[in-house]
Amino acid sequence: MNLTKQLSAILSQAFETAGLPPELGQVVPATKPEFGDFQCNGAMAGAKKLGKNPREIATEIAALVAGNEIISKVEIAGPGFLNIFLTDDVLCVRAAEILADERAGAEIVEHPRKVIVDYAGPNVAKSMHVGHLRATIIGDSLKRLFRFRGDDVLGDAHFGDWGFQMGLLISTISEEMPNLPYFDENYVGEYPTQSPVTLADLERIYPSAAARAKTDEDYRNLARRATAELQSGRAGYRALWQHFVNVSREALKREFAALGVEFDLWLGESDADPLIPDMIKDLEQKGLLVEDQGARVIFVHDKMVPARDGGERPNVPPLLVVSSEGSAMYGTTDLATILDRKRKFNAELVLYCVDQRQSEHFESVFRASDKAGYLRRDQLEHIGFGTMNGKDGKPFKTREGGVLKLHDLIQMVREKAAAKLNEAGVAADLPADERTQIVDYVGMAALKFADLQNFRGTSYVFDLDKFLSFEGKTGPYLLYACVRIKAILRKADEKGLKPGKIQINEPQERALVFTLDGFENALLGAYEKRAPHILADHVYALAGAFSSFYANCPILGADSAEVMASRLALAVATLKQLEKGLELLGINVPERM
RNA sequence: GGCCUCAUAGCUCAGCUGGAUAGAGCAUCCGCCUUCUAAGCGGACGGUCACAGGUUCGAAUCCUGUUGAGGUCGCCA
Repeated sequence: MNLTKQLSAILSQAFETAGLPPELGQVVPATKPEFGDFQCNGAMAGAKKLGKNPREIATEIAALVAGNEIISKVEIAGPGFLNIFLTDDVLCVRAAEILADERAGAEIVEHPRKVIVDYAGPNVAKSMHVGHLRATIIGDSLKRLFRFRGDDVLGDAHFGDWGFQMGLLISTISEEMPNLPYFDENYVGEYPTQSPVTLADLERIYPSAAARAKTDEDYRNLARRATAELQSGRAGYRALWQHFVNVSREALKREFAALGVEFDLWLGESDADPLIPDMIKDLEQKGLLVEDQGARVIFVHDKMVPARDGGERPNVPPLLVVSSEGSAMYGTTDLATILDRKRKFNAELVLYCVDQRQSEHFESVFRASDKAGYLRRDQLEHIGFGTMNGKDGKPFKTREGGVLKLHDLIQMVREKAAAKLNEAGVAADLPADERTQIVDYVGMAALKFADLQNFRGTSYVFDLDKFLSFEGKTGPYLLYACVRIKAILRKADEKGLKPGKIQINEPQERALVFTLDGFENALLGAYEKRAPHILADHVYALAGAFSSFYANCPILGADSAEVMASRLALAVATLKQLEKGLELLGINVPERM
């Protein structure tokens, strides 16, 4: 058990003995070294509630815990802070525990839940761009984190393969290539297995069609009709659509592979489509569907608020279930997907890792789901995040003002990482394939860590030079720390040296153990807040604590065999936790660099 | 106009279920490589936590207001 929990249990017991609420015994790592290892502020909180003198309470608690074997000293400071100092012995015991633990000191949830992480959100006909990067990196990290904590997790790409965009593609292709069999309603044979369009074609067609639909009403109606016909099962449209899906999915899988991301499920919006007719009947029966402005909607607001035009509008927009054209909207598929996830996977919690700007939409969907009795509002969470901005503070664009493709971004990162390696003359004598892998790992570490060290809710500035500066709080720094440990372990192995009993002699050793113990707290925070940056911060702190230890405490050159064995053990425990933490951030570590 | 988010060091950001002298990284400056990878370590400099009130023994954190920035407001997703 980590030290925070051990100590909190001891303090809680003391508060209870003193006739106070046990939860006041919660301790937190001390803010400063002179305040001890942990501090407990419960005496002041208790004093407030009970109208007693906080210092008196603190004195009583201090007396109750003073004899405990893991506590070396308790001090009362200021208005009633309890500053607690631990014995070196308990730190050594805890370090040995972490060393022996496959989970590097992390605990597991008591009640595992079935969790679905919906992330990345790639679309048909669109290669991924920088906007997908955060959704992918953050979602992937959360998936790993939840799974590591013990939940039963499925990651779903939630492929954008349905809706109006498909109608746009179909109608444009029907104009460009009207003679294809897909458009002949009387066609009865097999449709060609070869796609009539490439991904490049789709990528060209989609943006221009979308732009045209905004201004050209006739065209817009054409595309809407095509959407409705596709959804109602017109065979030729379905066959053509299948080509769009196949062509797009293959390309996307390659891109995800470059990011080291894999999905357990590759379900799309189309997979929820078969559920829609029955769902609509169900919603009708429940009296939730309301005719409004030619469409059918579910109202989910709880009050009316003033509108821009001087009138009134709902504080939360209604969910549009059936458009005036009779088509399913994205909210319709989102709702049906919830139903699908409940029925097929018994989902208890669904995390939607999607851009913050869609928060209002999700609020509508979640409320509708709750009203319909599908999944409760508290089982659905929108994990929103900010945008990746350029140095001008606006969403990242290329010099030409276009959107940077993810593929190009990764290419840029790799080139720059390779250049850095060359510059530093690092890994020059390693085999070419290992070098390539190091470049890849370093680049990905730089990119992912730069993203994950920021709280997901805020936007951040994309600055590749900074990410790859290889100095300070960066991915490469973390890899470097790991690789230095690996080099030592290799040497120790060659010499037949083995890790031994952990002892604490130097302050850096103590600090390192203390940091190792913080892993569980960091994981818990990251898990509960769905915030990988808390874990990223811990990993960085650990690498820092190790670097400090490394600089001050020779391992293989230690003064005695016992100290050497102890330090070797600390190095092994550190590496294990570093690699585990990085793995949860989706970052791979090379053997050397 | 409504709703949501945000405002912390020169820059990029943590900290926000109230706790002690507000932390990192970068940048600037000063030390440290005949010793396990110096992509490192140690130190210095740097803040009216946007502003004004309020609650409290105690506020960057909670409440109200003001200013400023961004997002969003049904038939695209």
